[in-house]
Amino acid sequence: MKTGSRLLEMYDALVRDHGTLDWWPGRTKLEIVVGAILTQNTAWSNVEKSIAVLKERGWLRIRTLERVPEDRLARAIRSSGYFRQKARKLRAFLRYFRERHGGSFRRMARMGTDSLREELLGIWGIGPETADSILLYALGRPVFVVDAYTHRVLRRHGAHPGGGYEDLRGIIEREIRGTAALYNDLHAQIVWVGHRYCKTRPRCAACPLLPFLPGGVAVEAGR
DNA sequence: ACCCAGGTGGCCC
DNA sequence: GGGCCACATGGG
Repeated sequence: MKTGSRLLEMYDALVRDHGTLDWWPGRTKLEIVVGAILTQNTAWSNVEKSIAVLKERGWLRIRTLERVPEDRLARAIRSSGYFRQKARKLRAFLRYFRERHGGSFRRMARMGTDSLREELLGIWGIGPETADSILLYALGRPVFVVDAYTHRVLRRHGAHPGGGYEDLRGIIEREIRGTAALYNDLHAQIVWVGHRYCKTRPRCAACPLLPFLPGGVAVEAGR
C-alpha cells in the first residue's frame, strides 16, 4: 500500500519545513489526561484557561481533584465548553483510576498497551482519540493518535485509505513502525499543518504539503 | 451574526 | 454499523 510511504513523505516535507515539534503542553501525567479530556472538540486556547484555573486553585493533583464536587469542577473548567459533560468525564476517569490502579500512574503503567486501551475505552467519556492520547502522551506507548485533522489532511492529499478511526490507526501503525517519539511528532505535525493550512476552509498557498495536492495545485488551493 | 475547534455518548434504523 | 443530534465556550 502506498498510503504509508506517501504519509511518510508528507511527514518528511513537514519536518524539512520547520523541524520536529516535541509536543503536548503538560507538565504531569494528570495534566495530560485532564488536557486530553478537556480538548475534546475544543480549541486548545480554551483548555489552557481551564488548566490555569485548576492550577491556581491547587486542584491539579489526584487526591484533591477527586474530592472536588462535580458542579464546582464544572464551573472551574467552564472555558473548555461542554463543561458539565467534561466534569463528569473527569470524575469518571478519576473513579476508574482510583478503583483500578489506586490512583497511581506507576501501577497503571504495569498494564500492557492493548488491555489498558480496552479499559480506557470502557470509561464513560473516553473514546478512541482520548484513550490513545493518554497512552501516547501520558504513558509513552507507541500509539498513533488519529484525529479530525488526520482524516482531513490525508483525504485532501490523496493519502486516505478510507475507513474510520480504528482502520486508519491500524493502517498507519502497520506502515510506519514508529517509536512513541515518532508517533508523537507525526501527530503533532498533522495538527500543525491542519491548524494552519487544512481547516474546513483550506489555505493551501504557502503550505509545505502543496506538492502533495492531487490533480494540480489549483483545485483545493482557492478560497 | 455567523463558523469553527486536537470528540463522545445516546438514540435510531 | 452508519447517520444524526446534544453538548458549550471563546476566537476569527
